Amino acid sequence: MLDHFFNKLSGNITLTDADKAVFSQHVIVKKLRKRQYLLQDGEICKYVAFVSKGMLRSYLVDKKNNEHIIQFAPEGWFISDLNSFISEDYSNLNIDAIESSELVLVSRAAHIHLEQAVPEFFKFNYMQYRGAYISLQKRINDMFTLSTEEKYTKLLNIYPDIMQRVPQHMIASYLGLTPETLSRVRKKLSVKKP
Amino acid sequence: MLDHFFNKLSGNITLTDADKAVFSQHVIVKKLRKRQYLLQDGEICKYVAFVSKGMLRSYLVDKKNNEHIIQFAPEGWFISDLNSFISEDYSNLNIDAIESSELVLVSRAAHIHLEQAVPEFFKFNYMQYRGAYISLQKRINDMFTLSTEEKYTKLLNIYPDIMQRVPQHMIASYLGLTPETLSRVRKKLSVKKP
DNA sequence: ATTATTTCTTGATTCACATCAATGAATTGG
DNA sequence: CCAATTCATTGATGTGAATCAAGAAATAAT
Repeated sequence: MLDHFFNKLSGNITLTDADKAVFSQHVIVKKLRKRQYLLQDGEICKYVAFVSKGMLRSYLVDKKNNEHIIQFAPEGWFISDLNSFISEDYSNLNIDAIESSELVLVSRAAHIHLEQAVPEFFKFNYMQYRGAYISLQKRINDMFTLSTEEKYTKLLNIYPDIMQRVPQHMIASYLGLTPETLSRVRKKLSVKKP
Repeated sequence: MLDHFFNKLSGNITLTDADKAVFSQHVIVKKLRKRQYLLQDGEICKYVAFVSKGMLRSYLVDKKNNEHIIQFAPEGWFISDLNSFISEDYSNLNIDAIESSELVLVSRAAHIHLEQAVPEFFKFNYMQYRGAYISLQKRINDMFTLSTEEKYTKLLNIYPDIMQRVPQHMIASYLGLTPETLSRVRKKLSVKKP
């Protein structure tokens, strides 16, 4: 059940069997069906979730009731509202399953415990945070410098796998566009390229 | 010379005098005058800079030669292109001084050394990265959900100090607006509020 | 001081994208 | 398998911000 989770960790750190046993005792395996929430706006985020199967998304809802997708998390990715998770503030994010999914959940208490009990996990998180920061930095760079068309094609190139599994209006939402606009961008590209 | 730097670190971790001595041997103190670059597009980012006096900014230049400010860093802040610093890739960022400034520079080699020699520094960076990630997350949230007017007033509320020291067209640049648009937003607000 | 440079404001016009509206295609669920 | 949602496309219209242009105000330099 935890194989994918341990594989992920092993990509960056080395875990002993004893370490794995400690993890097993402190994490929770959970299934989510399509559309089911992991976190809902107004709650405190209780978990960092590792996706071992399926796909989740996190998104905001603005005053006009438009959804803005912040992150897609297919198998092998983590998803959470880290701010809410760490500071125990109310979240303004929603996290739900785009496909029926399987998760490994780490609660706040478990997270703290595991970082102490397994120093390598602390190191892993160090790298995760650093990497996540760099990724967001790049996303902001793209938001500022790329045209709508370029943003879309770049997304297709970097995450072709994800883009194929996700409905188009969610891609639009991730890019900060309306579905109509994305549809028009795609049409324009299809005339250009092939 | 390093007082501000040590104060900053001491906000989150505890440093012994021995630790401080190690730092002193591995960091570089540098002055920058107004407009002087710390990092220029196309170079590899060699340092993480702590600003002990003055203010720096990082910014991108897009194809149309428009500048987009990513970060302001007044005294007490760090600034760098972390991606370039870590992976030793060419940077597409510029970092320069908005005011004449004093810096404490940590090179890549020093950074690695210091994290090993001073475990508390590793912990400090863990928290820095985590905090930086959360901040960027919030910035993206605001980009998606707030109106231009709201983005501006929020910025004024959170960083009144910085906003007073920085020319208006740079605030516009940070917000992803033209100076003209920001000027009009301000006019509208001045009619509304007072 | 006075010239030069940078910064800010205001107006007229253009443009990219949102919004509104309707229809067709594709999934999903009973 | 068929009804019901969900999803994607297309057209007409509206809007917020960019662009272009010019002048005023403020800072800096000689």
